[in-house]
Amino acid sequence: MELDERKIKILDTIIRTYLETGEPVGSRTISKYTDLNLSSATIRNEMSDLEDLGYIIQPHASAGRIPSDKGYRFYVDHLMTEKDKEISDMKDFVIEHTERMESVLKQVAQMLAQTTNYATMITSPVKKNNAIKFVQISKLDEEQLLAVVVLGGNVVKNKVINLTEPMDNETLMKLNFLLNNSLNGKAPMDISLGIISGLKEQAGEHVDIVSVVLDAIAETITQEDLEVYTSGATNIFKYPELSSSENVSNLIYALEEKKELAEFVSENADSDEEIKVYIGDESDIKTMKDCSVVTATYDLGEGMKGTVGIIGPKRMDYEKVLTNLKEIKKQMNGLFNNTKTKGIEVKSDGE
Amino acid sequence: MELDERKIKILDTIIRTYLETGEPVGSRTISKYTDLNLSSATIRNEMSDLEDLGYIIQPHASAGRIPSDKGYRFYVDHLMTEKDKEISDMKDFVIEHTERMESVLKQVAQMLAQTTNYATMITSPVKKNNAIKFVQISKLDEEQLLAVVVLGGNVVKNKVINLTEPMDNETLMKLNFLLNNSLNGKAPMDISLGIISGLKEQAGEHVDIVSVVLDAIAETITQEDLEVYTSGATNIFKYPELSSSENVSNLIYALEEKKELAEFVSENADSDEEIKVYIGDESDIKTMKDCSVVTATYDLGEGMKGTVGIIGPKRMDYEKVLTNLKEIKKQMNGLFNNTKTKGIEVKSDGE
DNA sequence: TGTTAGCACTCGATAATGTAGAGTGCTAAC
DNA sequence: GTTAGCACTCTACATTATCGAGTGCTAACA
Repeated sequence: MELDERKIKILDTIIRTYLETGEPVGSRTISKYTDLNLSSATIRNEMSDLEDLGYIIQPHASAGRIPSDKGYRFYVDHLMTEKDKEISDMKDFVIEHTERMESVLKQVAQMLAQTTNYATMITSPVKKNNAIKFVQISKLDEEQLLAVVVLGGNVVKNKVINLTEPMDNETLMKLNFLLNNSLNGKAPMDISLGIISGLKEQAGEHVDIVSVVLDAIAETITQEDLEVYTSGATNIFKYPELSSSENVSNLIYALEEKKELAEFVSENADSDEEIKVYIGDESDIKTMKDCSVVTATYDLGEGMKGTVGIIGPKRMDYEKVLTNLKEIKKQMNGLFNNTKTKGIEVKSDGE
Repeated sequence: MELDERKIKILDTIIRTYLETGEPVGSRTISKYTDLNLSSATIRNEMSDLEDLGYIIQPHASAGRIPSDKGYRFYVDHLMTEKDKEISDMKDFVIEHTERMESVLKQVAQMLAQTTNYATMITSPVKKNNAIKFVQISKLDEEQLLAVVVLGGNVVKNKVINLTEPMDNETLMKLNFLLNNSLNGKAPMDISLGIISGLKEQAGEHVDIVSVVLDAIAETITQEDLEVYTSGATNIFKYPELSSSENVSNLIYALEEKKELAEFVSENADSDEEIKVYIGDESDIKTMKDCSVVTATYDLGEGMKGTVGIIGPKRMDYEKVLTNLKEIKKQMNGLFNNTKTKGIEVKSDGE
């Protein structure tokens, strides 16, 4: 038995109706709301076939049918048409690119959560093997130095170094020259033991300072930089199929904890261009087996890439979600490239 | 009618029992589990009095009694004894003070949420009217400058400035001298229009650069710096009285959104030393009218103060919570003061 | 005057029962 | 191949009954 024209049309109607209403779809509904002019009995036969083929499921004996994961997958791959017209809800939103990156990301997540009514996440942009652009040590006061390291894409790292004894200006300049000379243009991954020991040798009595700077640089390559921002976790409560049982607790925990999300993102960040849809088990996050996850990669330019995603019920409005994510992608891509004239980035650290 | 010895003892027992079980306490229970040797009938009379006095409430006609807000308040103020012995669960936790501040705060919030089983929050340490310690502009490349501003407590801010035309080293030095001269030692609030215009005048053709730096400094005084970290939001699900109805959604939203929390903290940050308990409506957060909020102020030294707090059901284990918060306070206070030898703080920004 | 036993009463929680409606599968007829 | 008709299933919802915990009140007691 194969999927013929008619079966597809019926499947399409079932899914679309279910996406709207969230309730099992019966044969009579289909019979009425399609132009097939078939009686409910005929539809019933077809639906029985569709169930055998695995595209739809009957929650219980006397209920209508709902799409299975396979059904959703078919819908996303073949039936869905993206409604490029209706992006009006997103057009209003223009990213304020004068803001700090962190606040931009939070904004995007919030806005997306608001317009879609799903939970959202967005990761900070990262660049693999980001080269060091600039290293500088300055004297804060007699007891403290400030080390500043700038990587490609203007990722700035600071570290305050406490001195045990004062340092004169000449030494400071020497150290700065030394550090820049050995480290500039190098990616943290490429800093070999050879470079390090050479550097330390030349530093003489100030080895410890060099060590601290190197430590700071080392931290930049640790994955912990993949910050994940989430928003709209409470949207989950809008979907009974997600908010019943202890499902909610686990889901919200995952959104709060973010660790699993970060892992998921880093595992799936390989193929860029595409927007990806994970239905149910397709994402490897156990707590999200009843959800669909849709992710998109954005590219700020200079190799800075991040992921933005939506977490919602399987019966999410895929068309709207894809359209919105595309719009976000576009806006984010433009964000950095077209605004060379503006300074970005201010960030605070308490000690 | 007044609270005599016996009424207090009964009230104490009611509250303690309710804290444990979470269920309305009946007269018979009290009669059995106190050494008063009174029949349930007598207890009933006393409980009726206690209800008239407003210390306990009857959820419905044929149920036992539960403490009212006034009852909890009395308990916290007069009955509770902090169990200083049982801090074993916290003793294990030692803050890793080599970490970045942000991660320390997240750790503390998480740990506290885990040991208490309530939701927790912690704010980044801030210093009122923090004086500028150090200003520096460096050349990243031909097109970009990096502005670094360090405030007291080693709060570091960075801003990348895009140049329209190259800048020679001499001008850079001049600007640096100028900026440090006019701004060093000044709190952002104290930078008068006079200083600004004087600065801009001296800057000559590089007014725009000075403006950017001033903007960066201006941002430091905006309240947005009060970062709030939360953890354990899903602990709410452990308490039926909080997790029923749409209560949960609002509560979790408040914990996710954090804005209300930030406002609450800044409004109540005045009197330091104390640990404060807000029962029900006593905190002005509407969504938390069914919760108790306990906050403590920690002091990292150099005037850097923050707030750590716990949000739980009214029937929270106040004794344990207070003890834990005191321990956190102690550890946080020691964190910065005793570790002058260690450098802290590395922080990244993508542009 | 304070304490107690006894009893009727209230109310929530739970289970049992009944009913209505939606939807199916099957069969026989078109 | 399509359809009408019918018996059947199952959920959702409302109704009712039952149980137990707990109270308030009264009358008796020390």
